[in-house]
Amino acid sequence: MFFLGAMTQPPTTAKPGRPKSTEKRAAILEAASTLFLDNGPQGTSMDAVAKAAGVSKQTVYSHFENKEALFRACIQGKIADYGFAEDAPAADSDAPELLFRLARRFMDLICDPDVVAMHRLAAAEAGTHPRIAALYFDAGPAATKRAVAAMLKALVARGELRIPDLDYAAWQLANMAFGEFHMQLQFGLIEQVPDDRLDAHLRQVVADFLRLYGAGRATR
Amino acid sequence: MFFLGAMTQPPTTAKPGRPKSTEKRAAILEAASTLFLDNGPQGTSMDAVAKAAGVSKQTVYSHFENKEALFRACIQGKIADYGFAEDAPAADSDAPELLFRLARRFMDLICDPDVVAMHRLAAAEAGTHPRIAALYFDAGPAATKRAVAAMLKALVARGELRIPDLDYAAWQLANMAFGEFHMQLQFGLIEQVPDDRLDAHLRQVVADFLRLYGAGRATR
DNA sequence: GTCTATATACAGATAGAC
DNA sequence: GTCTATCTGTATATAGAC
Repeated sequence: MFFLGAMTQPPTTAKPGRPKSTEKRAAILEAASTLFLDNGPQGTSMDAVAKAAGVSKQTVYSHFENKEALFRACIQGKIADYGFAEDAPAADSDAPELLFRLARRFMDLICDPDVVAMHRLAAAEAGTHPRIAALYFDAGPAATKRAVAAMLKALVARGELRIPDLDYAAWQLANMAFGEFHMQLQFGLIEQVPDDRLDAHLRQVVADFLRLYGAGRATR
Repeated sequence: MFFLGAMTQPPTTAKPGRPKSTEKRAAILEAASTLFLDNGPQGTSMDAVAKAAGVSKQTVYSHFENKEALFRACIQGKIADYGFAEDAPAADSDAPELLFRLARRFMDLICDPDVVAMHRLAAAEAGTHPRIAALYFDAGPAATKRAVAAMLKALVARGELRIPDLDYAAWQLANMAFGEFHMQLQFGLIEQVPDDRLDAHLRQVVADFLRLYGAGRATR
């Protein structure tokens, strides 16, 4: 899978004499993450977080200095979960199959409800939380682009593709893969994309991409 | 230009003996629209609207039943401004030039700060205001797709393109035109796209699109 | 560390004078 | 129709008991 391990634990900042309840901290983070993703920071009250986590409000404030700190901890934890791993091309697969699997893998990520919510949230809060938007962009779309570019580079090295501009081609492949689905998901017009429709779409996208960059074609 | 005429006036629902102050209503709508777009409905207080419009809060409530009604009026007014007009292909221009101008026109719209804000807002509110998200999608992205598809259809009729699936190709052109810029705008990583970079990008996009669909190429 | 109870601020919405 | 002053709920954050 491509969801890297979670990190609900704080990075060992725990002071000597303050073990606190790790379970409650985790419960707060999980409850708050869901609420923040669904309703945004302004649509989420600390009362609601406490109630959803099954603890008192004061306990929430005992673990997190204020709402802002809790929000940042939640979002950064979520973002860390969304890493898109780069993947070396399997030696026994050719470019069409490798590109299809790459595209499918990243569309599965993009279509995940949590990621859809995170995408919306990062954009909506770009004005008030620029660092969070930048963090998400780097861990999400930009990481995806890097993984795509790495795969393309390997396929160029194997002589299966000819690509004058790797970054341009990587964005191009990703954007083509979006099709009409990405926006429809963003605006809540569909809940998910049927597997067979997605596969058919991505097959066509890969075919088009290979027409542009497949080795043996006319140079650009 | 492609911004259709505004419609800050209510659709003649004015009852006989209640002229009210049209200027104040317009001022409220304008101030509220800016605030809503920048800070979202939850980040915008009626006090702030009243202050920004230079009227009292009660005057705001005199013109709009409540915050929800004001929000909807603002957003629907804004959306009505964003229409993307379909455009018949000029007889004296060929496909490359027509497609470039179309792409440029729609990227200018997409990159407009107001439209960026509207896009973010519609996605963020998809859960709580599904009708607004759908309205924006239809007037924005979907209308753009329709305009692109219409242009493509005309160019097919003129024998300059061969396109098996108009809808797929229209989304493809639009998504390719986005490049890396659309997301960077959405997440506030750039304020605007330099004219020359955008032009160079779109020239390449059109060239790629024509390699896929230009008449005289191999059929798919 | 965790709870109940509370201080303080500000939100949406309304009352009543002009 | 528009204003100032006000009601009422709920938000963040804290105090103090156990």
